[in-house]
Amino acid sequence: MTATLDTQTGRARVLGAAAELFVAQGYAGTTLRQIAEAAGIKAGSVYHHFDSKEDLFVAVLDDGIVVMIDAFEDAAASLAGDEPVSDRLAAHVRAHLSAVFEHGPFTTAHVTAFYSAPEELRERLIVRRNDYEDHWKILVKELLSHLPAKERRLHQLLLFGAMNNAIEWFDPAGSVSLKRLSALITEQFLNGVGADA
Amino acid sequence: MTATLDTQTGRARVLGAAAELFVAQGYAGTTLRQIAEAAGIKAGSVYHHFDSKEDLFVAVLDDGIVVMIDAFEDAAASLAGDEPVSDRLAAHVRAHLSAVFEHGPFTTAHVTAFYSAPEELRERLIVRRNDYEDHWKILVKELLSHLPAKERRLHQLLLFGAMNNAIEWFDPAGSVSLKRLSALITEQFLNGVGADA
DNA sequence: TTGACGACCTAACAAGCGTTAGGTAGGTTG
DNA sequence: CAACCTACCTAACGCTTGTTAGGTCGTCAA
Repeated sequence: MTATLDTQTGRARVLGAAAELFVAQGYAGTTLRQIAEAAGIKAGSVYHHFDSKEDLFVAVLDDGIVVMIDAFEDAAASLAGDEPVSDRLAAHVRAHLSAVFEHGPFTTAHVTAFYSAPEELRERLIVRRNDYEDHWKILVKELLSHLPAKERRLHQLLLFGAMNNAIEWFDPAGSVSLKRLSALITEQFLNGVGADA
Repeated sequence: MTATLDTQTGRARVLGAAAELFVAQGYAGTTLRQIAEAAGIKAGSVYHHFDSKEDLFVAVLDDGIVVMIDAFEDAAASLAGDEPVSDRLAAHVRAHLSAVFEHGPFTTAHVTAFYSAPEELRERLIVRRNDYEDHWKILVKELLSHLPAKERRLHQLLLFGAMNNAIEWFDPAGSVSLKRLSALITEQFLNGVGADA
């Protein structure tokens, strides 16, 4: 991650440094001087690339959502469409988790830093965020066509909760692989833990 | 020294105001002057009750965890112990969600504001936090005794994710009741959405 | 060679931050 | 009565914040 930071220049390095710091410290907890230092420039120079701290934050999260949507569409493209529900869902769960854990920190920022920003700032981001959730909405509608829309929405939100909260404990380099976690979440979502058996 | 007796003093008002603001704006995003104003006093007067902003934050979250643990133990006490797994789990899920959504803002702060604090501050809170998670660990061990410990831990984390992420969308005054949400989460956790049929 | 431009720097600005010292008013206690 | 305590206040402290104005220096087109 530092390696990529070194090879980039100017605007991209500021953007990357900002993403990492926003993830680690939140919006209010991160200063422009920290971002500038991590990018190897001085605080005032940040304004050559971005008009304000807010704009920089929006740029980071906008970049993140693009990666998320790309990952979703790549997963969709890799499927024929006639696979079992579990396979199709698993592919997208894995795409989401891979984007968050393996293609950070821009995607990661969307999960951890979004709610650390002032509400006014969040409103500037909600449009593109809904764009991504709509992708999921359509998918879930296909996969869970036997459920009413209202119920589907609730289940989708629970799925997002389980996936996104993983950022607080999951270590992709740990003993549980991202592949395994994806399979577990998918299985749990569709069939539960099966304690009634 | 029982801290629960001085509920009428200014200290409690500061604590409550701080909890609400930490929930809405995070740790770094909330200023002592905002807290003081919400409590009806001046900024300097906060230091009559607390030694620092950090101590105030710790006090808020410590209060929250006490409510959570109490809710857990109340739920346990209301059970005979021979109920079906689904009933026992449902009771505790409901206790957790009720604590977060109906007995805020101290409990709510634990879900939303915890990760907005600097790491050094989080470390001061982790002990009591683990205390609460241990309660769940023991419960899940009883309920999911057919699973290996490692797997149980993963499922427990997913359950926590689904429950805690609800703070980002669930409205207890909305069309979905807290009771209904609890039942849904429990059912989904144990049996999934059942799309493979 | 000139001139424009992008990428950065220095140095400062007003505002706001957490925090502190010292003071005041009112109630309680000996 | 005086001494003390609690619960606040005022006024400031040193520091950091996001932000800006103006300057420097190498690159590159004409």
